[in-house]
Amino acid sequence: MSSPRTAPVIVWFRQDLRLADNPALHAAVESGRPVLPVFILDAETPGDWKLGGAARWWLHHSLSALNTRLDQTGNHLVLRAGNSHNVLKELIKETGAAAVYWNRRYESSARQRDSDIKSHLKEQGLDVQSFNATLLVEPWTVKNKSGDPFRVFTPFWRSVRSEVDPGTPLKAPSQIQSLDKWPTSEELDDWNLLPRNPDWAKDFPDVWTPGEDGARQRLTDFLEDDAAHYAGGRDRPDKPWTSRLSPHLAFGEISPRQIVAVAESHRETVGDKNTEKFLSEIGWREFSYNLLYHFPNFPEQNYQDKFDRFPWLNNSDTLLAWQRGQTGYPIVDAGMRQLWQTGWMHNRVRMITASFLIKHLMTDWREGERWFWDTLVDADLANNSASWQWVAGSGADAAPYFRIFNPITQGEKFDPNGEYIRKWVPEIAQLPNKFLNKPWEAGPIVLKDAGIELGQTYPEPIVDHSAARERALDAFKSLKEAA
DNA sequence: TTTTGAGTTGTTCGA
DNA sequence: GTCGAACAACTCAAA
Repeated sequence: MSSPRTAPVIVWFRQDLRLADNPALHAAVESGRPVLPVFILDAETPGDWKLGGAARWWLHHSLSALNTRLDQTGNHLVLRAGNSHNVLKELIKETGAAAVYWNRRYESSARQRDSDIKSHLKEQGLDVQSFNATLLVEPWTVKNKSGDPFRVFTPFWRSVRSEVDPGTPLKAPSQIQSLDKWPTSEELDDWNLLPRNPDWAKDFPDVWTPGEDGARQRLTDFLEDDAAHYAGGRDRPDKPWTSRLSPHLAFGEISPRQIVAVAESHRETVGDKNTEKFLSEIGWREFSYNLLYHFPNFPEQNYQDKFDRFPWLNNSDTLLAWQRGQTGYPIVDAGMRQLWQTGWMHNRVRMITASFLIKHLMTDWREGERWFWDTLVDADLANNSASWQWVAGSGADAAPYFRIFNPITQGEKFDPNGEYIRKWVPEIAQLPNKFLNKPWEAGPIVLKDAGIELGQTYPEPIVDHSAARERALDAFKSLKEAA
């Protein structure tokens, strides 16, 4: 059974909100059929992590940008909300579509849903194809010499680097054939993805430009201005020396293959060491997806099940203080406020704040994972869960239980002039550097001069570092003894 | 086959 | 002030 050439191809956009290097879109254009691009807002897939607040803001603007790009090709985006399978069936009925193409996802719930949809549509005689737009290597293609998935990053990445050629990115189509009769689209504004009352995202546009063009600009700005500092400078939250590509990657506005290609073209000016370090961060994302694919419960369950016995305190008051940036530890509070105000936090500070929640406050890592999921514009299930399990020590690598970040010395080391803390915790900005990371050690005169009343204008530390450290070490030791 | 060394991100203590 | 040791435990690949 063959359909007439006028029967359209549906391109189901998901986390691949770009025209360039988009294999599903590319194949649809190559088919010579009219192309129907659709995005489905699906809140009904069982087991899905529902989009967080900050990610909804990003999605709104990213969809708007995608629609603008599609307009430039003579096409446009159809928006529908509902159960993905039902929406696709309706669109097929309305348009007589003969094919459905999409780029693969790797979360357990999405895989289950997609494979159900694929088999049902194929039974109906449709041409259904899925592609890889998201990863340099899909998880089932990388195995160690015993034929098992890698559980340690370095051998994983060495294997990928030596055996995988990422290939040349696909060009964005300049023309995309449109349908004669267009199906109705819902209005983006009606989806209410943007926050109102209050509009806590009002400052986000100062920091972010969602969309494919913004992503490409961010990458070239980074490689031209900042990447030469990367190997050492990526740990400095007071400097703009990280790529800040994470939200663009999370929504697929740029592909890792594009990033590798552009990074390689800047290798000479950026330097080998900085380039390799940057590419290895792309590698960590690949590794996280590898873990998520092979261990589908990674976002919900301790990878090492002995952590099921960990004596979490789960105190809701200290959790709230952490979320609000009111722990009394300036580097922790600075990070949590940067997150709240911009939807993003510097990677070094993510580690410090995560370690503080898990180890100093003895709070289950899943509480932190959930908060980050809701507040990060770059929320990515694979990266978020792998990183939280890494800090907790419950993850795939044998993390030393004694790795407990000292929030005072970490601040002094990585924000040496206090610029990061002063920006995000302005109420203590007048403190001299000597006390900036430990206001409780400043005497009454110093505090008064700085306009600080501890416990009033800025909190006393909610736990004592040394005592909290000992408490955490004991708790981790108890896991070992009980085993 | 067995052994061995290395592995993103740290801290503290004592010499 | 600087420096090395100690703090466990598991994966992976090379020897």
